[in-house]
Amino acid sequence: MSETVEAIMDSAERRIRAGGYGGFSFRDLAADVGVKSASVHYHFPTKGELVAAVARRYNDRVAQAVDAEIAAGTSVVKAWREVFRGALAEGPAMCLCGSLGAISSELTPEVTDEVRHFFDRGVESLMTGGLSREDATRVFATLEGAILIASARNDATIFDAATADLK
Amino acid sequence: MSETVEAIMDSAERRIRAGGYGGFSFRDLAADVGVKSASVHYHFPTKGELVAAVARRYNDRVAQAVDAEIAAGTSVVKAWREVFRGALAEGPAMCLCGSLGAISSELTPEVTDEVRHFFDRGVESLMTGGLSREDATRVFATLEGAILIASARNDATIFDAATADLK
DNA sequence: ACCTGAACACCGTTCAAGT
DNA sequence: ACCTGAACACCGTTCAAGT
Repeated sequence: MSETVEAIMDSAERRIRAGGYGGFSFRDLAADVGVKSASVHYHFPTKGELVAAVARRYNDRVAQAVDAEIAAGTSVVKAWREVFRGALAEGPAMCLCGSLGAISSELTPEVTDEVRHFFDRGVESLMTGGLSREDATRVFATLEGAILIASARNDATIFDAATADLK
Repeated sequence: MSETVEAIMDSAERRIRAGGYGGFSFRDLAADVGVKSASVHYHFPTKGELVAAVARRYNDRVAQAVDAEIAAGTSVVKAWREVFRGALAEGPAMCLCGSLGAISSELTPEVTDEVRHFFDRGVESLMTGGLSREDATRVFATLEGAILIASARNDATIFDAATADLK
């Protein structure tokens, strides 16, 4: 992956997590990277393809971070909690797939597929920790809602309170 | 409130809950209502003022629906769960303040204030049911996350599973 | 009091043209 | 292979002009 492509995706990810799908333009990214907006379209023909690529990379990074916590001996629930908590601390910013999922019906299938995979993988991962599907769904929903409210209220302690005795 | 203003707000609310803040235009609303987009600006000078007004009306309606359930003998937690479940069934659509809260840093203060009030009032309401602030925050986060994931996955049973034994 | 057409700078997208 | 300027229809917003 070229440096330009990587810089475009970095800029897009930062802007999506702060302002959502509609919170940035191709001209914004071009200015960040130092090219013209038509050049961004050369690498990512449509906004949907760009956002889908960013979401895929985000999903993989989150999964790796969770696996690393688990490998270090952290319980699965605590591992997910820590990774969400770390994401909130950067900004404060929303979960990328949470901000996209909130406007799911406005997005193209290539984007919603990535959002679905993020949610599905999260629940599956929590189930490997011994949780029932119902409990895993509840825990993941709580994490997603907690980061949403905490980022909207700009108060990370809300996340801490909402997830304190999550199990 | 005039019929035109009401029709504009109805159209905006439906469109926001499906596609978020960026999911509709003044020209969309004008076409829905049967006027020109400049007329929508006559009633709501900016998009922020329009969305803030829609959010305020939504918040009041939700609070009334919850109070009605409680007056009918439902527990506070169950009342909130039922109201969120009913909102999900219309569409399926997101919680209006949830879809706005997800892009909070991109919105004007007049809008984020309404979103904050929605979250704050929800937690306060749950506390009247005997929950600690921590528990009330967790319950509200779970409801918000559950409607987000269920609407993104277009599967209301996800909401039911995530909130089945909420307490 | 309410509505409108026309204009402004912006947006995603396309494309022919450059290196 | 990568970048660009110019064009298109769209967007929020403004405003002078209508009834």
